[in-house]
This record gives sequence, structure tokens and C-alpha cells, in this order.
Amino acid sequence: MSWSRNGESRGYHHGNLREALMKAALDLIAEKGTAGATFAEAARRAGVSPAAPYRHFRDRDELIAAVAAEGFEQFTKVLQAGWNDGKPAPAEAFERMGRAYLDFARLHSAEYVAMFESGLPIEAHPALDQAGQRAFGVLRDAAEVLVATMPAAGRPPALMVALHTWALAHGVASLFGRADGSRRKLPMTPDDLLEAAFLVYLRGLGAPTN
Amino acid sequence: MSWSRNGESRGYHHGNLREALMKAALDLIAEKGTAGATFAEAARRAGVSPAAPYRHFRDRDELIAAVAAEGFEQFTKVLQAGWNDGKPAPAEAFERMGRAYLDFARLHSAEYVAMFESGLPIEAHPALDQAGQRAFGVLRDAAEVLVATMPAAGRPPALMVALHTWALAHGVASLFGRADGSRRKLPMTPDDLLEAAFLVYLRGLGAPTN
DNA sequence: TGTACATCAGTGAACGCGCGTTCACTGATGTAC
DNA sequence: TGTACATCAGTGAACGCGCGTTCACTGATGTAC
Repeated sequence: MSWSRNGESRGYHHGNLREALMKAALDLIAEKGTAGATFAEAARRAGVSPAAPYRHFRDRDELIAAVAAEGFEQFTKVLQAGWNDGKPAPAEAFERMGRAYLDFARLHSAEYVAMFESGLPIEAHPALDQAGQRAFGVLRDAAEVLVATMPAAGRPPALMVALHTWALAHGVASLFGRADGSRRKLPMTPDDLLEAAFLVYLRGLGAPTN
Repeated sequence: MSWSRNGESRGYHHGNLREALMKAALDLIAEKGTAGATFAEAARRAGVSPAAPYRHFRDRDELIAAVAAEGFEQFTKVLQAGWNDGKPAPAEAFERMGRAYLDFARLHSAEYVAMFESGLPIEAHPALDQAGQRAFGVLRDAAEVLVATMPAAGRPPALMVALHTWALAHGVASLFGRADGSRRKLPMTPDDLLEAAFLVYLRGLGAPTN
């Protein structure tokens, strides 16, 4: 590589500026929230002049949108890994996916904020919208499989189950799963809280809870 | 009153500046998000010089915190009204409280944003923290009553039920209940989605669902 | 293999803007006597 | 009832700051021949 990791010396070209700006934006979100992620400061952290980011992003929103979109890509993989094709049993895999959801929100809270609280108008960022829908697709497909294990009579709509799951996981993550100071105190771990909620919910659906 | 509603003419003293600034902050949050609510712009909208707000709030955060705290006060009342002392039956009242939750999030979305997404460190604003805990107290008390209607064997902890309810309602509200452009599309109303989730959840708890 | 040239990524200086904040001030209100 | 005075809420001008954005530029890289 032509640039040093410590930023001590690098050539005229950064070589990796796009990624460096996204990384800086994530750090800024983690430190100061979504409003603290400015173009100028991201450039400064990347060790580059304030005009340089314009070679890679049209404006600040596009940078945040790129960060959020990449967050959704990772999120999709994390959910897929948790679900693991529903093995060994759909109900168990579904819960494991829920824990994977929370892990992501906790370990990648800056990405999570960019994805869900950036306030970007999704119409203006179709790539972001699609990335988000791919992530939700994992949830929905898992819900299809889960629902199919249930008795045909009174089988609930898979889409509804997927939406309920998402709402529950998102609610737990954003109320209690924050790493920053705005998190609410809790007498149990967010994981345990979500797992318990899933168990109750699945029982309510009439699902086999292994 | 000594000040006209249209701002056309008023005396040297505004007479109502504190409230006017809070109202302006809410409008700004609704229009541009939490970051768009600046001290200067709030002063401008209240028809007052940029130095005037300092007579009422130490800084911008204190203004937002005041807005959020008042939001929690209203929220508490709305939840209490929905719950209505658990009448006529706890399960029914509990769902009604859930709808009240969503109504609040939809009809007072700027307050809701200030309450849950302002990024204010709660330690720094104890009054805000307390207001939030009073709101949660309504939920917790309702959960106590609801749980008490269930068979003593296998009765779930009320606190857990309250937290699950909060997470579910917050998840639905913040993913699907927004009035602004960042809301996700949904093939049903958020109210219906939440109500269905409650029904499933309560069934899972073994609650009598009237 | 070398050279000329096009392309590209980053420079650095400059600008206008809105924000936060301070300051000495002034007009209005209320109260003591 | 009137007057003097203290208190308070808002003024307006000023400042420094960081951000977003533009601009002509320059150093580096890659490629055609």
C-alpha cells in the first residue's frame, strides 16, 4: 500500500479515501451522534483537504447513505448467519437470528444509527432502500419457514410474523441495546429480554418451541 | 394577551417566550429533524432577538430537554387515559393503551423524536429522566394488574411484560409509525400491526384475551 | 523499453453562511412607601 | 393615588467558529504507441 496506517506519511493520493471517509463517519456517529458526522471533520480525520471528499461523494448525505447501505449489507449477512437456513429447527434458529440482530445493534451501533436514525429520506437513496429490503427479506424468508412448521389451521401470515419480529428486535435494540449514554437501564440483558419475548410470542402463535 | 398571534405587533416583552420557543423547537424537529432545531432559528420564529432565549434556557440542549420532558408528561397522561384503570377488563385496556401509545407517536411525532432520539445524555437531565420513568410507570402498573388476572402458576414477571410491551410499541412506532418520509411502507396500519402483536403475545402469556 | 499524454485524486486558498454566545443597553412591569 | 426604584425580559450589534462548497491548480498513475 502507498499510505501508512498511522497517517504519518502517504503520497499525494490517499489510495483508500472512500473507505477512510466512511470509517471516519462511523467514528463520528459513535462519538457525537448522527449530526456530528460532518464532511469537513471526516476529511480532517482521513488526513485530507476539505475538498477531497467531493471526489467520492456528492454531499454529506450521500456519505451517510453509503455508510448505512454498507451497514445493511453486513446486517443481512449477520441475520443470515444467525438463521442458518433454519437449522436445526426453525424456532430455535429464529431466536438465534434475534440474538444476532441484537449483537449487530450493540457491536455496530454506529452503523445501526446510520441505518435507522439518520433521518435520510429513503426515496432519495434507492440503493439504501434496496439494501434495507434485502435485510428484511432474510427475516421474511425465515418467518415463512417458521410459519410452515405450524398447524395449517390458524397459521399466521408470515409477513406479519416478520414485521412483529422486526419491531420487537428494533424496539429492544433502540431502547435498551445502545452502547452510548442514552440507553435505558435494565435489570436483565437485552438478549435475555428479547429471547423471553420471542418465546412468549411464539407460544402465542402456537409454534412448537422445541 | 399582550402579544398578537400573528406576531404583527407585540410589546417589548414577549410574554410567552418560553412556550413559544418550545413550540418553535417542535416545529423545527418536525420539519428538519432533531439537528435542525437550533437556538437561533427558534428565536427567529418566535420573533425575538437571538440573545433572548438565554433568559429562559441555558443552552440548546436544555431547550430540547424541556420539550422532551413536556412530551413525557403528555405521554404519561395519554397512556393513563388509554389504560383507564384497566376497565372494563385488563387485557382490553392494555391493548387500548397500546393504541394510545401509537396515537401519541403519530400525532406528536416531534415530541416523540425529542423524547427518544434526541441523543441527550439522560444523566445530564435528571428532570427528563424522571419524566420518562413516570411514563414507564404507567406501563409497569398496568402490567401488574394484567399479570394479576392470570393463573398464579406460571405467572410472568410484570416488569418483563411491561418492558416487552414498551419495546414492541416503540419498535412499531419508530419503524412504521412515522409521519415523515423515513417511515417504512406497510401493508397494514401500524395500529393493526401492534394490536395483532399484543394479541399473540398475550395468548403466549396465557392471558385471558376477553 | 521508453516516452508523451490523458486521466484522475487530492491541494489549498477562498467565500458566504448560520450558529452560539457575549455585552452594555433599554423598555416594561411590579412594588414599596 | 402617585412617585421612585428595583427587577426583569428582550435588544441589537458584534465576535469567532466550523461547515459546505467552489476553484484553478498539481502531483501521481496508467496507458497508447
